[in-house]
Amino acid sequence: MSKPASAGFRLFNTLTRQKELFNPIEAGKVGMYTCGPTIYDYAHIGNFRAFVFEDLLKRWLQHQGYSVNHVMNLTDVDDKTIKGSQKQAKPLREYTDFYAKAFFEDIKALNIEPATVYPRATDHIPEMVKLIKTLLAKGVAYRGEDGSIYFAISKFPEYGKLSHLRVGELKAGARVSQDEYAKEEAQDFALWKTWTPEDGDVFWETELGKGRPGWHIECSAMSMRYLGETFDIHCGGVDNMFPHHENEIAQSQAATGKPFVHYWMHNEHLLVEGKKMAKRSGNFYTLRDLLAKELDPLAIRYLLLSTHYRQQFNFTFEGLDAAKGAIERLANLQRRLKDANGSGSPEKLAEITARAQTCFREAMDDDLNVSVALAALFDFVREINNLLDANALSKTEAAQASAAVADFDKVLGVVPQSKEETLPAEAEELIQKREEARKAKDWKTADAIRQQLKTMGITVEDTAQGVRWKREKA
RNA sequence: GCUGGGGUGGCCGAAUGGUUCAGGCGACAGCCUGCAGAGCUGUUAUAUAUGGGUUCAAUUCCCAUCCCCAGCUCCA
Repeated sequence: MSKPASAGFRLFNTLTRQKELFNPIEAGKVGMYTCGPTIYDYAHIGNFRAFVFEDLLKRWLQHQGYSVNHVMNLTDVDDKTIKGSQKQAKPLREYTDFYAKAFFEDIKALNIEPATVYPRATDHIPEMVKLIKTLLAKGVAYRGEDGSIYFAISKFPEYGKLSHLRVGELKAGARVSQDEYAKEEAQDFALWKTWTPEDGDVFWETELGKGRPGWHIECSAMSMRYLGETFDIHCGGVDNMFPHHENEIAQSQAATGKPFVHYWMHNEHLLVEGKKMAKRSGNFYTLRDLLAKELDPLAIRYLLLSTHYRQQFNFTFEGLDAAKGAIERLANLQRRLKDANGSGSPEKLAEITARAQTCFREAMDDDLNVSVALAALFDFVREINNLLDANALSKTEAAQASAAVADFDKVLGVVPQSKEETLPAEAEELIQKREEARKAKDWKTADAIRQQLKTMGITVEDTAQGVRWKREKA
């Protein structure tokens, strides 16, 4: 294992509210847990902002040589999944499988690299039961009057440390009241929910009784199972900070007596056309909604990526257009580089490449400052285009420049890949015919053929190196 | 109510106590091209919510005001 060049990676740790130098527990390796989707519906673009941010983080770590063990849970049992499955009269598993599959299709479209493992809550009931038993044995959990098991936050003095909320100052919410009678303290949260008729056939017979796990316990149980009792990074949306992550810390540390997570990272929400995005308020878009509008998934990725993750940002269709233009600029450069065959300027190329790489790395090392990293990339693009205009890149150098762009894109994942696709024979023929017409300076015929190709979804461009074509997205 | 984030050019979005405040998108013009496309150059751009204060110097620090957004029990 080569020494990761991560000596400078600093990330903002919610726990300390400061940028800190990242130091892994084990050299060269990172254990990372990210709160995944609740698979009761299609995920929306707000969900994907979190997943794209986490993907960027992981790619950056990997780019520095780390081997990343990435765990993303799938929540497949809670009130909403139970209700949803009952509504469709399907077994819980069949119901959640459907949305799990959709989720995997979505992240693939967004060029999100798969996690190492996607544990599902319902596959880890024994781990949760074991953890709850430990908490009961330690006296930090208790059985309420309704038979459910609760965590006693009064037994965990550090409660509130992550979110900086003081328990006594929480807003008196109406939602607390309904099962308040069963708990000793209003803020105690359920570890194990005893079965009620509304749960139908969703229950597990365990040593804790007939019931199902609470939401928070799954993340503690599964992260410990796959990453150990203490691991490096835990990510999630800001909304999860309290109470979910706070509860995870309480459960985990109360059980093990060890620190749970070294670095907590939270991404801000996005707004859609200036308004908060939420599943219930109906102003949300799933990825599928956007793809149905023929929008480019990589442009969506670019847009979600291009604003710093701790910054709230406004998702607009105008922004999507801009993103589309930006990634096309990158793709165009890559296509141009393929045809280059100029005189060569090795020193110049080495200089601008090194500068771009340094700027890019320093920006990303600074808590993933992707805006500055992108600026470095686009400066590079302009300089390479300048060299191409001067016909000053040899074939080899063009390949090097192209490899440099590809290397940046290993982190960003936004450059459309020019597929080595072939044209139908019919189109090849037309292009040939047009070339003949152009040679004969028969512009009328040439333009007519170009128009004809366009209706076939093929755009031709005449360059100094000959004719070039690209497929337009239908 | 309590806590926190933010208001930068037509739009999106960086950065900074001090040479002209990144980058992308858009629009317009020029170059190139048979035309177009791509690309380059220039313009739009003497843009930092408002009013005070500190300072030799503030967009950056402080105070006040206005506006936007979020969290406060299961929503990324």
